Amino acid sequence: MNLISAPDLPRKRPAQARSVATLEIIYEATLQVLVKEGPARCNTTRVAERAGVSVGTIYQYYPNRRALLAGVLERHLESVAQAIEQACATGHGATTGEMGAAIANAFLDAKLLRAEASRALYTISESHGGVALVAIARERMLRAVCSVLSSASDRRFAKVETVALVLLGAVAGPVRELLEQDYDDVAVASIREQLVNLASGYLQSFA
Amino acid sequence: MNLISAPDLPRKRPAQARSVATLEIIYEATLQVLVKEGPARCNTTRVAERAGVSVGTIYQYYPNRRALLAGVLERHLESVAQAIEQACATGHGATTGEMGAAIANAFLDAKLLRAEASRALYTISESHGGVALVAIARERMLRAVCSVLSSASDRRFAKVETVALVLLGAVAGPVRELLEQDYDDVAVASIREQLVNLASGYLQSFA
Amino acid sequence: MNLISAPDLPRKRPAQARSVATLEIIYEATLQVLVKEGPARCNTTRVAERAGVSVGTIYQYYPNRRALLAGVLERHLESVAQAIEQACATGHGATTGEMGAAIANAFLDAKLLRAEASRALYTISESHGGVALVAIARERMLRAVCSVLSSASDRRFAKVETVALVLLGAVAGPVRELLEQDYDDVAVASIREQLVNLASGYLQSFA
Amino acid sequence: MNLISAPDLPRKRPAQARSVATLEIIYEATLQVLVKEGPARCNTTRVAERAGVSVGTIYQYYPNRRALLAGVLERHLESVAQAIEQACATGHGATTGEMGAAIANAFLDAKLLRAEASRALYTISESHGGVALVAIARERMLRAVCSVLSSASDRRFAKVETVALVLLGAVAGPVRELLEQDYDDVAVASIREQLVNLASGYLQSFA
DNA sequence: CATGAATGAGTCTTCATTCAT
DNA sequence: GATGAATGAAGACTCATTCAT
Repeated sequence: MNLISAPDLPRKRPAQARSVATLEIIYEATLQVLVKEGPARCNTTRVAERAGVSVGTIYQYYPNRRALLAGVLERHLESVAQAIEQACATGHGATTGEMGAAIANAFLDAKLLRAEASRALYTISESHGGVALVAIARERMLRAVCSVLSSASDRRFAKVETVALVLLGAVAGPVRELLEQDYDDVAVASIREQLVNLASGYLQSFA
Repeated sequence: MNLISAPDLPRKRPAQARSVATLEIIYEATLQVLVKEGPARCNTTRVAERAGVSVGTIYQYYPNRRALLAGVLERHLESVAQAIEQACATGHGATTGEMGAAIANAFLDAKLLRAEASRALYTISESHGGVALVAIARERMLRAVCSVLSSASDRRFAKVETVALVLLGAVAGPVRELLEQDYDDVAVASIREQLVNLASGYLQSFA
Repeated sequence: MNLISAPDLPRKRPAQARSVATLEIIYEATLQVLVKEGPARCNTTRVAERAGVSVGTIYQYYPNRRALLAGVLERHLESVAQAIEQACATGHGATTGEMGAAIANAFLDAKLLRAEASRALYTISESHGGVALVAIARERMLRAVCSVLSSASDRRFAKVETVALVLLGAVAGPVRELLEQDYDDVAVASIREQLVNLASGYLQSFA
Repeated sequence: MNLISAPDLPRKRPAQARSVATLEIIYEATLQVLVKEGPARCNTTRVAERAGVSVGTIYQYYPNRRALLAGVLERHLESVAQAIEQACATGHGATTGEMGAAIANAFLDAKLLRAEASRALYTISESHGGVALVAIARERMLRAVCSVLSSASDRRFAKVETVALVLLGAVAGPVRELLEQDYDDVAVASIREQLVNLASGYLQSFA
């Protein structure tokens, strides 16, 4: 919960160019350590080593370890949420079939963009503080989905909120399964096809 | 894979009556600590304290902390997998609409049976050892779903495996979202309705 | 030091036949665990397991773990000391050359009889209590060697005690090296030859 | 063999001046605890206490307890090996009698230099990791002894390796006995005399 | 500002020993 | 006598965090 409160967010808004670069380096290092070593072994020392900075430097930008991980997760969730918002914005006024397809594809693409990182970040989202960040991102996405659904040219939804929740969850579930297993391009294509079917079909099932 | 082999399974097949009781006490204590304190604070000391036994006793039954958590997760997954298998066995020969409803309901019920525990166990599923256990349980469920889908009276599926995977994921996703948020009976009823729509609709969308 | 005091010696002088057998089984089990697992992992549980008895039973015969290990070491030292005493008794009145050869051979044979065990027991002899037991056995052997040296038909020794000490040490040193390395029969034969040369030569070097 | 490779060697090549001092302090503390408390009670806590640092600091320099003890043993063995190499280098071309005396004296002196430490380190030499280090040091010393023996002005040796092995063992044995017992300067002088006799006599016994 | 050595609380894990059955 | 479940003190090791340089 407190992962998102003031003391856990970046300590300084980077004013100088060097700061931005360092922050970026730390971000990448964290992701890499997370992917290579897992969340348990992703500690400040290892991140600092991989980033090529000292632990002290990390503490210049983040007040503690949780903030560091929260920051990384937040950034990832941000990109996914943006992708969904983008898809929703573009799809305004379209048919529900098009909306379902657009949302499914956008979500899948956003997660696959950095598949390994996405997978590694599942472990963070489940730890105490992550849940809150995920909830915030979900709220954003739900709002976008609700908005686009309400603009559908071919359907009306009685309980848009519930429909949006189920739609997003129904897309997120298989994607999670996909990422947690070994998969190849063929598997991805198959899943994508079914995912689009699933989403479009669901939305079109309303009278 | 090897996380679920010998070293992570219970160390001792309880011979005396006392052992069985102790094992059960440890199991319950672990769940409780997991729910109340979260996975990070669910350590051997706390479990032992809550169980009213000494740490040593835990190690009589589990080779290490991971095995303890894995054991709890395994038992949970077992119950969910059984619920799905049960639903699939019962639904043989039915229509795809009935199947989708049955699977969605079975899954939701199994997870809601011990909702708090289910929620807490998501965190373990993401830790390294958990992923393997989840994969095994998923495999079991996929087999059952594939089997029942192939027996549908009203549809044929070209790629049953993919359909089963997407179906299960599509059900699991919203359920996870549900459990990770505050919810009441009304919300559950709404979600359940949509979940049934989603599953049935998806299956019926095939020619 | 206190390994040899009263409370650390076998708790009961076995009166019944069964007791003797159990004691023997425990002895063998301890040696085997010591050889296979090393001194650090040679604990009461493992010894009991291998012996096919319960831990409790071990405590019927030994007051604690140290006494158990001390007992095993003692028995080994006893056999070596006896071998030396035997050789010395037989060699009374012989020439120093014969004596040196006899002692070197007796020592080597005694250690090689159960080479693996001998090697494993070095680790115990070095732990606190073992040193005292070794000292006692050494004392016995020194007495025997002093006695036989004094009976030599061809030499007189001014400081028999020192000569005996050096002689025994000079034999024990290479034997220890031999046991701590990989060796084959050829190596043993070579060492034996040189050991005899060394011992005989040393004794004959006195005017 | 692999006990002396990376994982058991110092973790950090000290970069700052403070590090060097700390490493030295830890080394001395380990020796002192070893001497005063014995190897069994020479644990990280006690070493840290005596060194006046925290346990964490020890782990900055050594990956684990064994490496710590191995490091201390290694340094000791290094000094002994150097002493022997020095003696051998100096003795090139001398007579076998001189060589024997030089080696015996060098070994005895090296061990007596820090007698208490030498004695304490015998216990480490027998623990698993120690054996490998001892083997390496022995190899070094054997090479030096072989080399010098081959240069003897008065003798030729058929199997120099075996002779060297027996010679070193024959010197090491009595020295070990000496250190493991109470002794005074007189005893040392006596032993030294006999040790020289032993070594010289042995080498001169070859045709 | 950056560094990285030092800290020490917190965990996991082992194992000698006891004692109710 | 024998058993083996339970105990809990002790020890190894980690890692977030601080602060002197």
